[in-house]
Amino acid sequence: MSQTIAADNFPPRGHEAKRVAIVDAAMSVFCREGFAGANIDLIAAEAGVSRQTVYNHHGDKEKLFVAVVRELTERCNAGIFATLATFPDQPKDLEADLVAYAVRMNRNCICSRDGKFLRKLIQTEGERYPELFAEWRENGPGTTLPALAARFARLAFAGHLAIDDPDVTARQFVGLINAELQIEFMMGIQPSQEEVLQSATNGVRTFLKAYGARQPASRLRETSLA
Amino acid sequence: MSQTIAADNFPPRGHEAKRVAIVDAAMSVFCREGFAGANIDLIAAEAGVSRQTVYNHHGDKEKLFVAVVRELTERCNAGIFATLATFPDQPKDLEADLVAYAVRMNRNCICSRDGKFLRKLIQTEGERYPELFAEWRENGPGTTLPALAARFARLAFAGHLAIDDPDVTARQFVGLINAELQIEFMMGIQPSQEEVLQSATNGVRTFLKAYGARQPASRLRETSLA
DNA sequence: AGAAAATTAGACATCCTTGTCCAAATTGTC
DNA sequence: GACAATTTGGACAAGGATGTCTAATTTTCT
Repeated sequence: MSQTIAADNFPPRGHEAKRVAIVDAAMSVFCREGFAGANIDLIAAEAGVSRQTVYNHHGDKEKLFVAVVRELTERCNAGIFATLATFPDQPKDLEADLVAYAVRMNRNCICSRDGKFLRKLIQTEGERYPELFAEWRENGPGTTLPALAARFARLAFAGHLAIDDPDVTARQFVGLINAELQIEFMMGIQPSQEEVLQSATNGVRTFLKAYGARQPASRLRETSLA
Repeated sequence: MSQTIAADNFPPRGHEAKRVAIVDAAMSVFCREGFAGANIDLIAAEAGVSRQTVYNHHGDKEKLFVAVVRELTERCNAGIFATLATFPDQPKDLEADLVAYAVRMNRNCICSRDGKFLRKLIQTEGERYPELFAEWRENGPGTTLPALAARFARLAFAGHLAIDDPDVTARQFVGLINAELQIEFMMGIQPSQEEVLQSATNGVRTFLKAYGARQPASRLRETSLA
């Protein structure tokens, strides 16, 4: 009755761009300064917006913070699942394929700007907002790790791996490919491409020493039939 | 000339206890609230001391923060080296000994109160005080990881392990035994004893699948002589 | 062009925090 | 018991931040 066909949402429209700009700026500032240290004036300035506009869009510093976390969680989960879709289910060269996958995972999800921000926010404010991050925990690692575990189970079923517990395997895979990046993660530093590749290569190599099938494995299922 | 023989330092004495109480309280508050969110009044109250006393001992919020980090770094490094001294250089049962060592490492150094606090402080304020944490990085992982690597090299030399690069091995060992505690670490939660043991057990098992010497290894050196 | 909605800049009240000062009380030492 | 050092509580100034309000301006849609 009031508007044409409703492009996206009912009340405002195009200047949704400002909303995003505010959330983006808030991300950056909250992560740099922490919740208490973050300054709304600074966020407004960094978003290229007046302070009042920040209050118009999100009513409150705390509400703004929640919006930031939700947005980050969404983006990161989307990235993780997109990357998970590229898991090598039918590997040609298992080691090379897993390394490439590990690098994608790290680059797109963990070392990305969003990944770094989400990690930092969880680290700094996780204890203060348990319900908020419980949501992340459920939709994040609680969903993606089992999904990764399922991929490993499939590889094992196809005879490429010899594993016991797929969930343990998935967690150890992540632990191994990130083994050399722990300090950077703690300090909030973005590892270089070389570091990511190096850590992934070493990690996958060790992973396969532990879990690689002893047979060439490419057609183990047929062999068992013969 | 002024005092007897000087028990420890020249100016004050016994009420050094208050200094420690203040630093302890400051640790707790800084970690809970972050630097910006930490409140000197709260620190004073938690230390059972008046605010003025806090300012008498350490002149400044920032100086107090530095004192906290130094103290934490010292304590944690002491703990790590003490634990490193218990590394199983002549293992009877390699798997059991490594698991026990991993559990000690985690319990005493990483999941301890001090370890948790230091980790949190590095995570939250590491970017803001690079020089302060550069010191930690050097004396912490920069010193302890090579020391751990040396122990693994020794195990390999004695025929208990088959490894290529001891430094990589050491980092992967740490990554594996902590693989299942990552989320707890990020959230600042203290893992339970069972979780620590579980993660260590699974981690060591995988570690040995990858790096365990193929021979029984207990007397490989003699064998090679024969 | 004209109307409605959103944005802006600035002033403003309020609250909180840091850090200082000081006089009185407490503590510890000889 | 007396003296020196330390601690205490409270008052205090200065600064900074949040969140509100308002009038003017800009943007957007029809």
